[in-house]
Amino acid sequence: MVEDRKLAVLRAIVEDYVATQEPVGSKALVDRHQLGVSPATVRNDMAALEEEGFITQPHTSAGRIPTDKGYRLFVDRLSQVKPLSAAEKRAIASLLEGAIDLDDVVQRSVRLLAQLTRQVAIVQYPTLSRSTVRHVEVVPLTAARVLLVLILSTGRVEQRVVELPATLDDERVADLRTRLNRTIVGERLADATARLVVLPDEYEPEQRGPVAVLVAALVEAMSDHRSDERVAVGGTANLARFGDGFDVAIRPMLEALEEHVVLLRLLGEATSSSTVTVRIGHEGPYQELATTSVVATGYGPGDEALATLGIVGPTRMDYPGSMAAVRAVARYVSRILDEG
Amino acid sequence: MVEDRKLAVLRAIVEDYVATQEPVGSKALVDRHQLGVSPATVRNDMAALEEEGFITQPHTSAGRIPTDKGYRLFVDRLSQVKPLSAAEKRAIASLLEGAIDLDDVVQRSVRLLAQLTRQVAIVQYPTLSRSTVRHVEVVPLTAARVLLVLILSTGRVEQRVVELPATLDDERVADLRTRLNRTIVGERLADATARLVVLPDEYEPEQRGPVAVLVAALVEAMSDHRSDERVAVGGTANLARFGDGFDVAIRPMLEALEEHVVLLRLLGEATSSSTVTVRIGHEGPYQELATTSVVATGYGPGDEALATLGIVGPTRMDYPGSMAAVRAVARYVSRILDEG
DNA sequence: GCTTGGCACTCTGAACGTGTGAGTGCCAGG
DNA sequence: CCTGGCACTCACACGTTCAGAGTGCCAAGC
Repeated sequence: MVEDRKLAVLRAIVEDYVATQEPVGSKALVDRHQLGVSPATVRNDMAALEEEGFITQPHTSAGRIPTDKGYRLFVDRLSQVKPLSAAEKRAIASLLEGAIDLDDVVQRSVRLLAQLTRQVAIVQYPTLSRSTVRHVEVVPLTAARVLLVLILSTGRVEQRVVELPATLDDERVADLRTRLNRTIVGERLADATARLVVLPDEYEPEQRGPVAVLVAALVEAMSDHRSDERVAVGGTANLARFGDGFDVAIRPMLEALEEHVVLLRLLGEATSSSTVTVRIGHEGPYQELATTSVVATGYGPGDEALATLGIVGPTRMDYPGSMAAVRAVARYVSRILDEG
Repeated sequence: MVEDRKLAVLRAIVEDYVATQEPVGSKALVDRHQLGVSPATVRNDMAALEEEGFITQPHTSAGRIPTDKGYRLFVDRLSQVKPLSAAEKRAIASLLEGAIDLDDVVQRSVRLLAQLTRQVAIVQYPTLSRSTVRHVEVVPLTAARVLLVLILSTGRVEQRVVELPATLDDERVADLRTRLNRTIVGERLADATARLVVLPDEYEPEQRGPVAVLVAALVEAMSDHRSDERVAVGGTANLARFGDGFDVAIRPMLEALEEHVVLLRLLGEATSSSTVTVRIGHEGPYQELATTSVVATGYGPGDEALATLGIVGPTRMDYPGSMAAVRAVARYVSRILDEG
């Protein structure tokens, strides 16, 4: 089939260009791949591919390089996810084994991902909004002052000291604690909030004051957006390998890496941990990053996407390898969150 | 005085080179500065300065650039700290005013510093080991389980859930809390540790078990080295402005910025917040960073250096400006820690 | 004893030509 | 539909040249 060969040519171009970083010509192509046809034939195919917008010439009489559209086709139809080597799998397992807490897991993942892909890695901390409540603790400090501790399914702990408008004896506090836990343990934060706001209504009017204050503090703790935005970044030194188009791409990249909000937008919506999302060049939300691509996926316990992790690199990157690494790390991390 | 003029020439060379990033020649020098002598004279002085190792020629028949030794002399004897503009002072004040907690103060400082100096900024979180204990809270969770909350003078909070070898009734807990606070509030962590370890001895033998466990947990919380090493980094996008010698310097720089231990070594020992330390090029501990300089100072409440902050940039940087910015930010931050 | 103008010298970096080679498009024949 | 051949096009590497900035040194002047 002619159409099949054209795709084979595109695949070969992408692979060679990614490997050599140089425009690839028809002759080099037949030399390095078993296409079974002559350079002239490949040239015809290339002309067609260029016509369709999958490849382009940096200047007349140079080889071809893939366009964003070409990479897109490559990623969608031409590449199969490269299985990781045994050594890589071992590296992942052993590095993540030793993690001691949530922060540590995230730190290690980001390093690992950067090392495996030789790109910049980004790992979002599990977001509050999607996680569930594991436990609420209410401890009296003084008669009109309690410490509120909120423990989430991700292991994150939020705490608040709350001043009450009236005193609460220990018995009341104990009752309240039981009630709170019964109401929201196991709920997602969004649902928990909904249940909490109607809780004061269950109390006698004269008792509502302290309860309402407590509930308000809890809701506030849960909706604390600052922890929502936390991300870890690693492997920035890999930016130095960008090579060509160095300064045009590196500056906006460094700027983006400091703006965590930007990074989160880059990573995109957390999807299930089984799907790896690839965003190529101009497909992303930022024009300055038109020469960079993002490979990301969601992760979380039980295949439920609590947060996102991924890598950012030049459009001319090794997509199969990156996708494999991202997927593998996401799976390992998810498993660890399952156990923890 | 001839000697004086030579120093003036060195100062002029440093200033011009920092401004233009290009080797400066004798003619340009007399044009741009009121030296009151002819280029030929300046040439003689330059020859002498080169002889003494303060300046050098990148290649024959080019202008001169300062050596590390030249910068050192400039910083030590020739520069006076540039006062910040009113606008800059206002920017500092207004930006740091709104900070809500310790983390926020650090985040804002790092941004501010990066913005003011247009270099990479580094702020170390106040270290535990030098801070003092503000309060200890012991709250019973169940009969044989308590939550330990340690609040430090820097605003940092450490917490542990401790399993006791025996039950403790509320009265005992209350007594223990009072005793603990009386023992270590206001103490530096090092001293607090010393006092804590002998505390169990004050109890009856049969009560020592739980106390010892609690004390051990507290000591462990205080000596937790992970928080010791925390640093915030900002303004990495300024690396893109390095210009010349880009790739030689940027790579080790990015690598260093990911290794917090390395950063801490770079910043060096925390000194009093009134002294600004400058480390130029090869004077630093890392050979790969021979073309970068560090301007740093300590900060903390009451002029006591709890931690360090500073900037890292190319040796060819604006030292007076950087020193002024670093000093100013350190002072403002110290003041805020005083109040908080 | 400094300072200075003059002068010859050096060397980089920009500008310019030139040529080579990789790569292309097209065409005619298989 | 494939293929070999052929003319054509450029980027890039290379050598050459040239101007300009800068230097060092010397002899004269203050």
